[in-house]
Amino acid sequence: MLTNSRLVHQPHDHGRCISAALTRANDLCTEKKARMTITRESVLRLLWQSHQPLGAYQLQDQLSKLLEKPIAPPTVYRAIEFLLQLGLIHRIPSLNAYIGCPFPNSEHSNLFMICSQCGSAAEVAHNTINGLLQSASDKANFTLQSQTLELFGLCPQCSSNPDDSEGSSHD
Amino acid sequence: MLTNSRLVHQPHDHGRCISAALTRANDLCTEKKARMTITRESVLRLLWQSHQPLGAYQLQDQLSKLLEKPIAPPTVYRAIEFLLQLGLIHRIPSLNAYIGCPFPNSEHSNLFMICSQCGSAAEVAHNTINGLLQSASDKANFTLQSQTLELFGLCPQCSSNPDDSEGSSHD
DNA sequence: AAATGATACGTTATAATATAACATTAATAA
DNA sequence: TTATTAATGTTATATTATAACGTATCATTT
Ligand SMILES: [Zn+2]
Ligand SMILES: [Zn+2]
Ligand SMILES: [Zn+2]
Ligand SMILES: [Zn+2]
Repeated sequence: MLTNSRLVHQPHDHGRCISAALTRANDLCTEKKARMTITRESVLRLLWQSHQPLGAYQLQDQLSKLLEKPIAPPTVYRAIEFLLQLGLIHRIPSLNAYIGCPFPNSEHSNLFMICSQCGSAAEVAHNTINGLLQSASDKANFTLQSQTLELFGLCPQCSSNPDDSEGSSHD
Repeated sequence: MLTNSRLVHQPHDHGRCISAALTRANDLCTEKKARMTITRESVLRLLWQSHQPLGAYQLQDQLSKLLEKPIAPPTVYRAIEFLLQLGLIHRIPSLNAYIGCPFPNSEHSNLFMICSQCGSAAEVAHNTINGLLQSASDKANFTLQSQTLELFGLCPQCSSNPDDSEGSSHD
């Protein structure tokens, strides 16, 4: 009923996060007959390097270093758009930033727990909340199509070390 | 348990919305010893002219017409910032737009039902959801501080007339 | 293999949203 | 009044995102 949140905000074998994400992505591309190009895979990889959402221009910087050539914004936004369409990443509106989805193809709450101190974000799926929002919509005669739920606060790590400096990511 | 949604998306005496909002705003300013200037009141009034969220540059246009003088972005953003601080308006992140709050000072869910067809947005308060999000946060050891919940879909009016053109606001 | 069509990427320019920095004016307090 | 604070004016610029058009790459058909 509540998935993924604990995992993200604790020390964990992050290499597995990355490789699992890339495997899922390749499978999905095969299934959908979409092409996983170098650009797209690199962007996905960068978004999985940590559990911190990255902005498009942060991605641009890191991508041009990684590919060792200049990359213009449209290239980044195209890769982002592609990954969004496939459900491999999400956009977090209040941050203007993007993050890898840990469970593409699954039932989604689009619920994010975002740490205001270290910047990490955990996506969480929560059936009860989906049901509640659906019934609230029904009551209001609102035809629910999609949702984005953002929670701001302190992640478990930062809750116990509230004096940590801003940048100190424990990822 | 579910407030305000029905009201917004149905034809209603909108003059009352505006005047009630301005009264509340003035009361709040008196209480908090804050100044409700012409600029600030005008922005609030513009945001209450409809239940459509407005962007900062839409506000700039309308404000300069209203005040009959050129208005630069910082002026608009300052008024927005002021009204946000007092809780008189909200920012809807996925729209980069602002909307008047129908119940400042009250318990908030920061839950918006946004019509993808006509663009109207209804703010809703929903205790059960707040409780659920709080307990989900607790379970994840996440110290919840604030939240923004955005639901996208069709408002009651647009659900019954799904062929209406984009711009046709029934406000 | 060559021709074709579709997809992805390169490149330049620009739109849309938001803020920094500092000068000026208006309101309040002393 | 003078000093002090708060609000606005003004100019410049940062940040995020997209439009438009050309070129290269990939896949399919001939
Ligand atoms: Zn997801
Ligand atoms: Zn944290
Ligand atoms: Zn509100
Ligand atoms: Zn509508």
